[in-house]
Amino acid sequence: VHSDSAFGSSFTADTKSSIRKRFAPRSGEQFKIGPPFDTTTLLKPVFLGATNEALYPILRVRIDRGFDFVNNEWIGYKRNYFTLVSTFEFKNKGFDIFRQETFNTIATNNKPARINFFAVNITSICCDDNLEIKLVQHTAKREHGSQNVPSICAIVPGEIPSHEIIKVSTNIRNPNKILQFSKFFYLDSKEYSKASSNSILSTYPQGSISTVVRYDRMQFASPFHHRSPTLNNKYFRIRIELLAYLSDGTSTIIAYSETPPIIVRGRAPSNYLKDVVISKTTGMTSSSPPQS
DNA sequence: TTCGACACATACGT
DNA sequence: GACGTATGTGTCGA
Repeated sequence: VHSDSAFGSSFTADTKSSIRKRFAPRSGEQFKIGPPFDTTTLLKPVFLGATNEALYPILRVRIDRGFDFVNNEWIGYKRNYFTLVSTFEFKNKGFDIFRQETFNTIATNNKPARINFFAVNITSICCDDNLEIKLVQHTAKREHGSQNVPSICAIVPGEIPSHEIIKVSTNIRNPNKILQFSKFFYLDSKEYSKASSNSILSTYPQGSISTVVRYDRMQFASPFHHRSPTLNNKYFRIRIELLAYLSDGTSTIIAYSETPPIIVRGRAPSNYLKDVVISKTTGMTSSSPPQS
């Protein structure tokens, strides 16, 4: 098997040669499902307010752009975007409990604490030292726009839209289309009217409530080192956290789910050797200029 | 080496 | 089909 260690997230392996094939920046082929997330790790108990019944959150997460599975490893590129969507549910429970119930957890003082709302956060961890690696989120304007810390997003249980929905709903501007796709990401307003006035829904932040968090145009922040001192690849994990915001204004991490170790290639020219662009219009390929 | 900045190319949405 | 946009990556120079 030839080495295709130089294949990047926008590349597809060519097993017949050592030349990698690259899709154009705006090609739909840039969308592909990334590394799977492991089963949810519970950090804090969650109880129904009325009955104290224990609940078990399950985080649903999918990466839809930015990672390739090559030679048994998940590889992303620091210069390229990745896209991630996430939601959660409670095991064996429907949405009804959000319309009718309140939720508690155990605060740091060991006393029950009322949960006002749940939220999702994204972070990354270096496998060597378990330290956090910062992520940034760009706008579509990239360097001409703002660069933000990815936001913590209040959320209620929902269903992750299909990979295809994520692909076709990216970079939509037409207001009618935006409206059409909003049902995949936001709670229908009918759900509010059906809700009990003292359910957890009434303590969510004002405004539309997300059923799915979408992290678009994500990148690993610089600077960080891509290689360990031994020059081996460094490994990272992307982690999604489920947070509970409590009635006293504090928040606590209830649970998390994360990827297996992934490699994030840096900007070194050696990571971009020998590539061939596939043109959709001409079907021809063109080589990049020789590296010196 | 690494980075920010700018440049180019090309498929996408309208 | 024209036009503006979004994004992978080539390149320069600190």
